[in-house]
Amino acid sequence: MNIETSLSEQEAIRRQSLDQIRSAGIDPYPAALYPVNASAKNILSQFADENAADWTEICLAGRLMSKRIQGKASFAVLMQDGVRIQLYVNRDEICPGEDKDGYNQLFKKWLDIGDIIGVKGYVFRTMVGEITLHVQELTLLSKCLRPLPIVKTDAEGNVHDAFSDPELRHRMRYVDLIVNPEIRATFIARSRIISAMRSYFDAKGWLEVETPILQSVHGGAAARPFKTHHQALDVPLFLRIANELYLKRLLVAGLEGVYEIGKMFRNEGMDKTHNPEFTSMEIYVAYKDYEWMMAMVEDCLAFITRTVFGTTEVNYAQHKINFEGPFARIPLFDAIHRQTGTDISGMNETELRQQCATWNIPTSPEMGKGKLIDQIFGEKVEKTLIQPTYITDYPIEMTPLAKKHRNKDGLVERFELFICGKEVANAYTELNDPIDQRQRFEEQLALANRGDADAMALDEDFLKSMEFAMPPASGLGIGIDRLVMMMTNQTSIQEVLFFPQMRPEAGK
RNA sequence: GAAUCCUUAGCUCAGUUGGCAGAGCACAACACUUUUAAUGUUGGGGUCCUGGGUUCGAGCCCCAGAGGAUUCACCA
Repeated sequence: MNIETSLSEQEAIRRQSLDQIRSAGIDPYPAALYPVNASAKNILSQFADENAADWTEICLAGRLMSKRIQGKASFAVLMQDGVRIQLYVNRDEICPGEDKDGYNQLFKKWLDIGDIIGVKGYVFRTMVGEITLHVQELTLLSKCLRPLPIVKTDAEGNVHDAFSDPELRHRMRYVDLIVNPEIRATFIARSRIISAMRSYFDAKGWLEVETPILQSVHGGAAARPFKTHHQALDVPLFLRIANELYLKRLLVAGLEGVYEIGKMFRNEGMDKTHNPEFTSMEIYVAYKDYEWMMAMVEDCLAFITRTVFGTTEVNYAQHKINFEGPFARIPLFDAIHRQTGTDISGMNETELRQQCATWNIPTSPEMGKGKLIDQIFGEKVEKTLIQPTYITDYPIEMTPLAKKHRNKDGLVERFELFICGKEVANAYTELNDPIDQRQRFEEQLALANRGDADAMALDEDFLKSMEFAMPPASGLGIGIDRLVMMMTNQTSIQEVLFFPQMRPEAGK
């Protein structure tokens, strides 16, 4: 299709303006550095009538968000780094000579909402009291060829014509961030949460590492992987579902504290708490156990919230969540007992299946004891855990990489952290007995043969590494996206990802 | 993967019983030198998600498909 015929009227008009700008000898996309020396935020927070003399020769750049032309003078709004500042543009000041085209043509006609411009001038306060940049020189820095949605807020704070369609917002996040600058706060908080976490670990002397994303065995978790192919080697590869087995190899290698913050990929359903690629933080510390890890997580999360928000209390939906430890610690079977009044800890697979039937909990034949217990927990307990809560001591069948409990038979030393009814972290006293580890993998294999597509694959090289002796250690995984959701009061994972996965658009 | 709902101008949305496609903002033209959802007057702008079907006639009814939202299932 000819691009000219496919343009909307408004797009065609903007391209005509572009041509006229060029004809007037103005470069709509200039190469030269623009000498910015101020920010809208600083101007608005620091300008005062007493220090007005200090606010001359100000040079700002940003996006033109509105134009209110009133004849020979105009007001406009510039958005710079997410902050709106008003501009005052006077014809005879930006065009002191005879030639008034800079105002009458360029500013009034050829500049559109969405254009990126540079302005030089001085700051003053208008008659109605608004801090405003009085423009003396105006430069087009980048022409915007598509109409920008215009979101307006009236005097009562009502938003008009909000750019609110979730599909458009997520597909065109760049537009979303321009016209809904308040969403920047969530992404800034995300960045700071990760940064605070990193500085907490670094201060302890633990090493940030990177491990393979392309793996020939997708170990370390129970999930369906994405499959890809390496051409030169002509071998199938998987995008990692976890990095646990590689981080443990580094413990074998003698690194005593290692962590990785990175993407995992799971070929499963998407909803408001699941994106096919998500960010996890996994950390392994030698010579520690899961009790130690619980205390570390409490300390770390309190540090993060204090650093980022200045408080350990955050709002989430209707709840006030407190990240100050210690968090409640409840063994898994106790938690189920407490919620249901039934103690399922002694039940075998058949009895568990019957119990599920009594409670109308769906089961399927390939589910083993571990999955049945997990199912019961998910139905009966998970949603009730609002404040940060550790659920501890899981049945061995669910957890092939954790060490057997030091004094509770049939259980492993594992905890999961739940907040707002969602799992946010998972940690073990890590299994480091290579013979036990091999047996656990073999039990997983048996589950896989029963039809459990998620059962964990056996990683021969990982077992070999463990036979070289892995130090006793505790490991932890945190779902960063979910943690960010909890800390920023977002109920959809799409709101904490710049570019959430979307289906390809039809016909494109 | 299943169910339900949604898709109309750049954006947000109306659209009656099936009878010429609508509004606000945005856009264009004119006026206006301290406005702020600027204002006033005038004007232009549509693949009604796509493809079939019913009908004299479909934005509307029927079938199929695409995308989105919600709930459920699986998972973190």
